[in-house]
Amino acid sequence: MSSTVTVDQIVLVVRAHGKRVTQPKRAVAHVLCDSEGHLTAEEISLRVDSLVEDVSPSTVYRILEEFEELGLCEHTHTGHGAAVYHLVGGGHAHVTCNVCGGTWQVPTEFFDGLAEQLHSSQGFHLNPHHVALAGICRECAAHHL
Amino acid sequence: MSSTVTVDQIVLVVRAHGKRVTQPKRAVAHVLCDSEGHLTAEEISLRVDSLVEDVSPSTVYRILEEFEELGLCEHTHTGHGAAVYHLVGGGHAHVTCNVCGGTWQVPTEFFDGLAEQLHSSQGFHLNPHHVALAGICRECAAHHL
DNA sequence: CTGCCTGCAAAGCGTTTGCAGTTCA
DNA sequence: TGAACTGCAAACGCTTTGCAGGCAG
Repeated sequence: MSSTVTVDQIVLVVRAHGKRVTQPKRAVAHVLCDSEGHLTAEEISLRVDSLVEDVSPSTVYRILEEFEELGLCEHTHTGHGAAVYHLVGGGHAHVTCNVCGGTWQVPTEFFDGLAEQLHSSQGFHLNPHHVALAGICRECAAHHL
Repeated sequence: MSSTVTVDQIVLVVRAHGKRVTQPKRAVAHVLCDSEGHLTAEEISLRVDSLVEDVSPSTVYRILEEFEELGLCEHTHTGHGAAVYHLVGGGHAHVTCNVCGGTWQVPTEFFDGLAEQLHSSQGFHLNPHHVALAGICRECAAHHL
């Protein structure tokens, strides 16, 4: 449970927007609320399958897309691999290791200086959540010595 | 001509590593040297086709991969779309607009503060060139008002 | 009962790979 | 000459889409 958002709150938002609340949607909401964030669609799909039978990956993608439109979750591209999904409001962005493929959270504040420079120099509005910056993590850097 | 690297220099490096210099490789080198950076593999392939007949996209990918191994060029992931390729040594990273899909260069120095924070807080070595940060560009932000 | 939502399968995009033939050194 | 390189086509991983049926409201 990495977020303060609950399944019930997600259900309310979905209904408030005139969308229907189904078993697959409940399951996806549950997985997102119970996770530590940054799960791929495939991982979400696997966990959903353990809650509800026969939920197809395409349905998971459609539900994640709906949740994004409702401002409930967002996805982050991590370079080579699949995108990761997480509930909004965590106050963190992501970095990915090019060697081991792991993903970590970093406080959004780390991006403040960069965002300010981008905005003042070229009028660019940074969204630090939408892509994960790449690099090499502590462990992989140590192994590479 | 956005870089100071020349086709001849690339040819020398390729030969120095015992690799062969072929027509397709010359053409890719030419396109990279003549471009302003951040071209997708498809765009490179199209421009190569205007220089040499019947060069397949897979060959372009293989040549770009070889150039990367030789430290001549690198690719940057831009979120949803295709990766962009450019010669190394430009001293700049990239940002992408989520609305129009455009890509811009930003000085690597903009990332210095963030890189320092990532390193001191979690030992992460940032490579600012490998992914393009996302956001909304000046024009699209204005249109969205 | 109506139309939003779903499962399935197929297609899509960007990229990689296997293989037989070609070409550079 | 022979290893490196190439074109073609097929496969790949991730994601989206078309369609016929199913279920929420």
